[in-house]
Amino acid sequence: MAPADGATGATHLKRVGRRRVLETIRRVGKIARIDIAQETGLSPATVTAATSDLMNAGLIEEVAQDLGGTVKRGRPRVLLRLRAKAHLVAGVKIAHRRASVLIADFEGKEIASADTDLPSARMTADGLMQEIARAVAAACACAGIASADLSGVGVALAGQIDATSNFVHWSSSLTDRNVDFGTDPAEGAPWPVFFDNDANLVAKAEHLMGEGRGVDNFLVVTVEHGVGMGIVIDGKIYRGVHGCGAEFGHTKVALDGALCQCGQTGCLEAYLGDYAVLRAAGLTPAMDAPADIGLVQKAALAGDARAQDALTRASDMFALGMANMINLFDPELIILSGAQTCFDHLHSPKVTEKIQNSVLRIDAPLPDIRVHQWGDLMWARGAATFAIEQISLRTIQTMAQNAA
Amino acid sequence: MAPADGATGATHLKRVGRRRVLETIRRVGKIARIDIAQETGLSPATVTAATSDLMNAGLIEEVAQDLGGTVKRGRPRVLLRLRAKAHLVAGVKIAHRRASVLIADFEGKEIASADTDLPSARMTADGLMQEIARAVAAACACAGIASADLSGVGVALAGQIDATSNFVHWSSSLTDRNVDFGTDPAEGAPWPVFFDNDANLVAKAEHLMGEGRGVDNFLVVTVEHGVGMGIVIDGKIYRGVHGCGAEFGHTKVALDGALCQCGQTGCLEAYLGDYAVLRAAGLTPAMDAPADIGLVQKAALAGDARAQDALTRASDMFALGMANMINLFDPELIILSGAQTCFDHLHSPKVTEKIQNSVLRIDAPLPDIRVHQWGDLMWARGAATFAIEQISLRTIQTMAQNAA
DNA sequence: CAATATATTTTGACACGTAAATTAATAGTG
DNA sequence: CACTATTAATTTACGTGTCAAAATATATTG
Repeated sequence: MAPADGATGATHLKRVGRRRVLETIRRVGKIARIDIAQETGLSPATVTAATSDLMNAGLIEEVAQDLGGTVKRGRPRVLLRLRAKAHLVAGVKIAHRRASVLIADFEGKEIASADTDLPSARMTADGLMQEIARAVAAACACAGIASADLSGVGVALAGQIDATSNFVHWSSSLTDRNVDFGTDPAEGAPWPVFFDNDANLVAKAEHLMGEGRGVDNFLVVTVEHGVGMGIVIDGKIYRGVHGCGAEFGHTKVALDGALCQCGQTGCLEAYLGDYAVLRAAGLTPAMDAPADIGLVQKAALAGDARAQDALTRASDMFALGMANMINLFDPELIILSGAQTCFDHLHSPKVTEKIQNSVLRIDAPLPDIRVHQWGDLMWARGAATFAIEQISLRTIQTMAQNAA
Repeated sequence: MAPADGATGATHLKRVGRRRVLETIRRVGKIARIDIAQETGLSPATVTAATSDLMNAGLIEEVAQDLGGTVKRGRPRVLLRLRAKAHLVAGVKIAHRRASVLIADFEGKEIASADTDLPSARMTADGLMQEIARAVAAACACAGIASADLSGVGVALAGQIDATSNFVHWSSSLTDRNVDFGTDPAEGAPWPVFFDNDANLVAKAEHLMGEGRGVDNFLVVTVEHGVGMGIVIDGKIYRGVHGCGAEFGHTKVALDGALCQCGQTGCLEAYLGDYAVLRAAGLTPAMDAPADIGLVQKAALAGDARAQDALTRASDMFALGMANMINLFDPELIILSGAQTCFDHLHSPKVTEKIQNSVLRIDAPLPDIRVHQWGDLMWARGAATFAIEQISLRTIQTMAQNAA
């Protein structure tokens, strides 16, 4: 067994409690202390103490007004909510040649956003930090705030990352390997930067602010150029031992199957990803234009047999992959998250039926499968959510220390 | 968020601590208090309190003597170990037409074992309980103990089971569905009975007493007639929301592939299971003789091309499935557990190479993959281990209550 | 035997959560 | 409009757990 992580005993309990209370408030939106006690199982006394701490730290506030409708007698409940102005954060998604930035308040509300071109697809660690700073500065300018007003910046990278230690083993955006970005405000930047894998961050966003609110065991699947997954187990992102699990897109669904970007064959992604469907349909995307499934769908509707086959095969393989995940994880919910992804060919009664027929317990109801269209800022939003969470945790940590 | 499970606050902490201490002792075998403190991160004072409680409860004892070799000065450390005589338990595996029973002491050491034929493959809940009682009684007779001397009985069933509430949603051994076996000593039996899924119980046995000791994230794969899996995450069995996950054998590895026992096609099991390999090799098992992979291996060695193909395809598919698990779970360790299973064709440098070539991060080392040959009593042993764990937890629970 | 080293136990202090009592703030009621 | 009933939130007093430090136990070394 691992030695306890420094925090044994009661001090640790306090942090956990404060965190539970804050998460409950975030999840429900507006909630009275008495209901927090109900939800969390803590006593009203403890909730009073916790909320008092959180208010002193500025993370939450009392909402001036009533809940209108229900007029009951007795002392009226005082609703609490997040204090949106508590912090400003930025979320940055580093894509192939582009960084997109979202500035958000502590509630997660979008304040501003901006896209920046990157000089190259792969950079050194220092180079990446500079680009992040540049992109964030540009977004701050849009928002009319100073870069120094941000409390923290979350960054979503493709790659293998140990989020707890801010250590990037490997990323497709970095030329360096095994970079330790440390835990303090970065050099040349006034705020701390928190790195994590992009798919994990979408899962985090779904958990805290999306379709996964209040659900503690679910999967998040993204289908774009590649196919990604985030796993939430017991309310926590599951990362595996080295932080390189959840590679749904590279699970094999055939022996000697289609050729994948990764160089191997038979990966699910090689049937599902944008590039794969276009390839199978015999279409070539215009130079620099993003591969667009819409083209294939249009062709299929127009009667193009090859396009139809490509879509059918993609949906067959998708159903097979989904059934595999259900057979393995038995999740409560699967969220199909996309920025602009069209899930029409992947989420239909027909596909659901295929999934149902490939799940072992055929008579059991399938888990809830929901499509969540986030829009272009999905990935950046995940990063921003991560920053909010990290800031919250740090604040709670400091809070617990100060008490001593 | 789920409301706290009744146990908030400090009382709960105590139970967790006691449990950690007991698990450490079980894992290490003989250990001094000071080392327990080291391992668990608890303070020596707390360890003294905990071990004192555990000794009063009779679960552990001081071992009379030294550790011989190293003569150091200072007060000599006193080693602690489980008190084997603390409890006797039975583990029962219900198979198609046969129940096998293992009687073990609190350390898990085998006291006796016995097999019993079952009148039918599927029974009512009452019928099953009677058969369990009969089989256990027979084993007790062998061991020369009274049935009432047992503190508890664990039962391994194929099926979907909620182990925390002892609720069997469905089992291949039961005609009834949704049977609640309750938490108290069963009717007609002097001891409490603890049910769980058989694959989960093998995983539990590996975790507490097998190759998974001290490892908190690993997979256990069993290949016999069917193909099963147990998942350990953060030191706990992962069960999914309905308790029907980890169906590794029924993940699909091909569209429209081989026909599986479950009625579907392309299941991994339809390439790997005993019956599948014999089928592919064109051999028919003798009536009532267990399907024996050895036959196929012999034929292959003798130059039978069809047998060779069957084995090659099985190992190809196995490698593919293993790679999928690694890509998804990124585990620290995968244990191939078998009673008598011969893993020769599934665990060789050739297969390892195939796995390596199908894992996304090709340059990363594979997780440790170990074969564990338990012998015939593997399944029953899992059930006995479960009983030991449940008894321990109950004792600790009572301990914590009594303090108040 | 004194000095030193190491393991364990005891003691006293501190932190946390909670039940119960108290205070606060409202609606009904005659 | 006082007065009561009712519900929410806070304060108080207390029990429990862990831990640091001190005390104790038991060995070796010189």
